Amino acid sequence: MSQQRSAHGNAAGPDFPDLPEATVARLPEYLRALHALAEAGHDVASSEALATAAGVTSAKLRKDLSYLRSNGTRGVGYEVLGLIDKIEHVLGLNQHRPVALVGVGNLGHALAGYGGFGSRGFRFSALFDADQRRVGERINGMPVRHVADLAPVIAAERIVIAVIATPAHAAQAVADELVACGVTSILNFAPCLLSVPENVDVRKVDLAVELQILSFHEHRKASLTALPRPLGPPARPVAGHGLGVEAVGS
Amino acid sequence: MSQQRSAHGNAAGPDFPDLPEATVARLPEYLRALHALAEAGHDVASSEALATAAGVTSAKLRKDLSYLRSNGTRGVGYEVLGLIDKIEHVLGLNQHRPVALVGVGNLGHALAGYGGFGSRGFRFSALFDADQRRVGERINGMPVRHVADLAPVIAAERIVIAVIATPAHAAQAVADELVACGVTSILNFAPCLLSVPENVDVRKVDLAVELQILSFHEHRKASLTALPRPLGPPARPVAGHGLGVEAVGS
DNA sequence: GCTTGTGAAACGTTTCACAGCC
DNA sequence: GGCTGTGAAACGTTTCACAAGC
Repeated sequence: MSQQRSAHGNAAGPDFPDLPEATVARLPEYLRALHALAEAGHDVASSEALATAAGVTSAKLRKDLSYLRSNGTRGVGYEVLGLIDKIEHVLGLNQHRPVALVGVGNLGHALAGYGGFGSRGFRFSALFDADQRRVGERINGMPVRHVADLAPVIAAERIVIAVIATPAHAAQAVADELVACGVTSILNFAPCLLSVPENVDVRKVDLAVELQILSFHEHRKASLTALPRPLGPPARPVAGHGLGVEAVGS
Repeated sequence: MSQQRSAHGNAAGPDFPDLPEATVARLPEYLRALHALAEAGHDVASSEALATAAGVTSAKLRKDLSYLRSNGTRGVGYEVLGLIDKIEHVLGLNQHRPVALVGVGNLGHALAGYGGFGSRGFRFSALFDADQRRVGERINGMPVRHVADLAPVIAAERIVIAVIATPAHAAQAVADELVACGVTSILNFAPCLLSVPENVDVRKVDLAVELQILSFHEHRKASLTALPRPLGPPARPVAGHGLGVEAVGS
């Protein structure tokens, strides 16, 4: 993230609204919610309905969609399929993007084996590991290659997005090599900071960080309630429609 | 979280500064950076050094730390070990928190097998799956139990934080059950919205969402380089840290 | 009627810049 | 001299509230 937002006053292509980062981060949720609504047979959805399905407020949703040159109809709502198309287009998902995965250990193996990406715009099209014993193994029919082959494969497949799932100590070297091969977006699962040129976007996912944030909130909740642990059930709005609390994403 | 932060009447326990959410989200990074510095033999670090190690600006770091009733010394910097202690305390990491994991499929299996949490304040202390064929399997020495046993185990181990790594269609039911057992923080890897009572915190990690956000930036970068440069200031408003490789393929 | 689209206000976060202290 | 701590300004995001339109 954190690309320079070059000065452009709206010079971006006809296609290209200059979206606030917070909006960009929510579009994928809207997309998921829209697909769910489409599957449930809705062909139109109000901002209220869509917002509920996506876990945001309707005002926020409308404001977000307004940046895409909105196409809702007043008094009615948004056409579900049309909106799916528009968001997929804005996110650049129409071309199923090939993604490289480096590090086929515990986590990497699981990511490579997960089948759910195809429907969401991606496919892993190259797997790499530094461990010769893993090379040649097939995951979901795809062979694991040695990291030494990174450059030719990434060039051949025209890959620009890569996932790093190596141990932390290897991540920076891998990132350097990926960048040298032309990769410009990296999703980093290694618990370390990556230093990359400023035209490269990096997003980081760290499970321990997420748990630590939850831990803070636990800690706070515990310190707010007088009793450490009520024995009986205090008041549980469990079944039914508690308004969902949605924590902030990374 | 979007819930009313009940007018924080609590005089904030002696322990408890009322931190901005953005700050809370960064504390884990500071912690990681501090551990790295400690390991490298530093016992004091300036805000500049620490900020660099954590990937933020020094002003932001100082402001964040100031919420913790800062303990840096002017002209010198922050005492590394002391700061580690303080942040761990604020995050509630002193007690190694037990965490439950539900769903030992592809991803869940990888999470359970990852050994890196112990050093960061957590341990998985109960694994569950709905598939009888998985029950009894041991991962890292821990047995996989059937979800039917959720309630007694979670009560016995006093678990309040859980990770959901089930398929999306099962996630809500699992969440409901966890909440009924007293869990108040959930980390959700299933690509769906969870509806929970408002005293429960949910954080969501969705790999496809991360890739879609990167895809947007790819798309934007591509459309910017493809377009003729609009008239205006010369090229490349680059700035910042010249660190890193400066390679662009193609 | 009902729902979108949007200025304007409110809020939260980051950055600036420097006073205060070692 | 160097570095922290922090008000105040700048910026970004969310919420409000209502006019515009179906």
